[in-house]
Amino acid sequence: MSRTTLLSLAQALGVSRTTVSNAYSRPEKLSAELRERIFATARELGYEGPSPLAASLRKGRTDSIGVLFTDDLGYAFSDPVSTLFLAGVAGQLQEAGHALTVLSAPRSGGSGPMSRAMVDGLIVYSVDEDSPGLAVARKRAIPSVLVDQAPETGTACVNVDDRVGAEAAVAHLAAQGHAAIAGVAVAAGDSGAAAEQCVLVGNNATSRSYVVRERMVGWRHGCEDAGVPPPVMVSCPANDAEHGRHAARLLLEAVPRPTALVCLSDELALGVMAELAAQDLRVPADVSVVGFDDSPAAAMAQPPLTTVRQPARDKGALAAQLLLDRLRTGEAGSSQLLATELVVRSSTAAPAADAATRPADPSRSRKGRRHAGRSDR
Amino acid sequence: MSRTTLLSLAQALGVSRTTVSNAYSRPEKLSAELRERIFATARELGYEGPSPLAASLRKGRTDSIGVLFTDDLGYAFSDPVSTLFLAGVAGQLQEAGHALTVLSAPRSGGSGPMSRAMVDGLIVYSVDEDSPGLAVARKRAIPSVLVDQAPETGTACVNVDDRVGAEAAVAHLAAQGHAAIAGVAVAAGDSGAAAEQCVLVGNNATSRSYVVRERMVGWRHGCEDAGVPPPVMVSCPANDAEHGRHAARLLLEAVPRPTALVCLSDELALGVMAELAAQDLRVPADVSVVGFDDSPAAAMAQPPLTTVRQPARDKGALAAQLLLDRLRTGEAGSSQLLATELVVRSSTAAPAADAATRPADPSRSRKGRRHAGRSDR
DNA sequence: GCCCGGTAGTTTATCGATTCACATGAGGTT
DNA sequence: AACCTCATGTGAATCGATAAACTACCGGGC
Repeated sequence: MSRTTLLSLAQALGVSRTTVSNAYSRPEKLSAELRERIFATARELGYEGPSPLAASLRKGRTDSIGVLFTDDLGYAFSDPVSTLFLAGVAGQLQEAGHALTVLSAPRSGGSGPMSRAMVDGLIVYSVDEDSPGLAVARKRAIPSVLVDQAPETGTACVNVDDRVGAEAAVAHLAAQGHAAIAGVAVAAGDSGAAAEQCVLVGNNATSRSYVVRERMVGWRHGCEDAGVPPPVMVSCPANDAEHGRHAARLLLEAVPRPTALVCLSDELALGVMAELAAQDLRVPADVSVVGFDDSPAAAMAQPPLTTVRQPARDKGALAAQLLLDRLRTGEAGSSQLLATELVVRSSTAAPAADAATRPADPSRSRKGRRHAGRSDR
Repeated sequence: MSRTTLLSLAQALGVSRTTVSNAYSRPEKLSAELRERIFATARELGYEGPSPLAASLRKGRTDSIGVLFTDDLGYAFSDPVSTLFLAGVAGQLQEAGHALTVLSAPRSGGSGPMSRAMVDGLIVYSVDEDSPGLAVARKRAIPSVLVDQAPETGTACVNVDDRVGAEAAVAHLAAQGHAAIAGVAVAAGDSGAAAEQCVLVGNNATSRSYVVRERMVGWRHGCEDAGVPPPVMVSCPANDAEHGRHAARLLLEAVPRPTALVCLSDELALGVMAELAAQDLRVPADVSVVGFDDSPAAAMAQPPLTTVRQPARDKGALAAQLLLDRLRTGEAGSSQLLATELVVRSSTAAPAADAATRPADPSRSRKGRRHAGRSDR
């Protein structure tokens, strides 16, 4: 009455379990004729083939690789950079015949599916260092590759040179004469508590995300090198255009208004540009904007966005390759640092001589300006 | 010497396997004190916790859901519609605490990872009906939900009303006075062989993809209802902007030139618009363009693209929900048909009186027109 | 005449847990 | 005093396969 299994099939045929197993996975170990007979009876009995679960348990291999994301998987599939990254991973895995399992490491409320995930290896993608899910992954001692994550010795890492890229962004602005640069960051509060709102965080903020930290450091270094003041920053609770808009609103109220806005991502930058348009400020005439990532939308924006390109897809492909190599050889690979490239488009230009004040009333005092900015909402 | 296991841990403690197992998964079955002692020894011995593989084998559950795509996973993560779909799926699964495994069903060369995938259920997303991977999935009798796939009795299906949506697209064009409508489709050749190039396929083409077929039928019906000739079509080998451009090149050579182009997707439509811009043709003044999907890029295009909206994300969420329900109840759910909605933006308008001929010759007869259309191949 | 190697299969041990039925003792009931 | 119940644990059976070592047979080389 029970389901057909390797054993019941073998008994029905009067051969051994092993022989049936071989019929499926080692054809050369038995005669073609017997193999055919086995398949025929299998069809007859409705045998579905060897159970992957049982086979994996025995073999100690699952032929599946996990990718661990922080928290919201919806984001992992919505954000252009992380999808591109996944595309890179998936391409390599597919070639190697492996499946890809997407795992989420919730920020709170248990460790998520990581504790039950059946994977041979793990790609950890920009996960909070104090995430319970990550802790479980460590405890399980799954061979891992860290991506967009603080390097650890003994583990292969793939990172982008975020710091240098961010430096280049502000260097570019400074070279054009900008001296009042503000930044739009993500989850950059010092406190662990995730803010619900965009908030001004001054210029000494830190973050739980390694990438965010690195880019912020890059901004500061760039400003320092150029001899301009470090950027005042807004921290957004999430990396999307809506929050970028809100952040811009906050930053544009500053007096004097910044002449350039650097953003932690293109998504944020797009939101920033939308807000600028809504406030009738021209890009780049009134305010310059720089993004990060060079996502597909950056080139299509109006105006096309100056940004720092990172090879998101290659990053994924490389991480997958490193992990597959590691599984094959047993040796933890080396760490890799991928280069970024400043892509200058049309969202940046030298600040107009009077840019900081243009839309406010011509009779402008410090005070008047500030109020005008506010009443704009 | 071997790895720590439930058994070795139990022996070290002098308790039974069962008790250790309970310590992990059924805390109420033993005293808190013993439980603590077990965990302490576990830490000491470096026990990683119950093996998910072994547990799944025994329990008969993996808490993981598969999503089966055709062929190229890189595409699955690049295409805006399929990523949105995945986002919907992932969101639901995450809530349910399930992992998501992405599987590819190669068009050729074996059945891919589907034969070894350890999943409780499967979402089949727009997979060729003759795909070997799909055949394996069927043989394994995994509870499935079909999405963008020809409905089958006994299996839950989620589909979008592609036919009605496509009809609405051409109806909209016809209502504005367009009578020469051409179509850009994907892999629409009758032959199984996937073409490497975009090719003109007349107006009776079919496709191995259910969605493509439905949309093409919708176009034809729409034209019929409006009393305009059915669209001449180009079939692209893949669904991306580059091929859309190429398709446009082919279609614009027709004499008389079509006044409107309907596309199977927004990605194709974006390519089409790029080509029109390159040929100095204005949209919509010279040629109207309609897309399908209402992907995020459609609204950002120049000009904003008229398109048929489909709820890609909801589709994913619904499919996941249906599958989870099915696993819970054991009953195959019902089939669902989601509505589409025509979103009129600025890429469509009435054809100019001389639009069909502006750059071409003004002498046009019925006959001339028909022959011109044919001789074009 | 003997040993050798290859082919076709079989036997036995194992992968690492969960489940179900049952044992034991403490405390409370009637 | 006999009976029940609850809280804690135990033992045996099972989930479904694969790996490694071993048997039996057959033809060939020296």
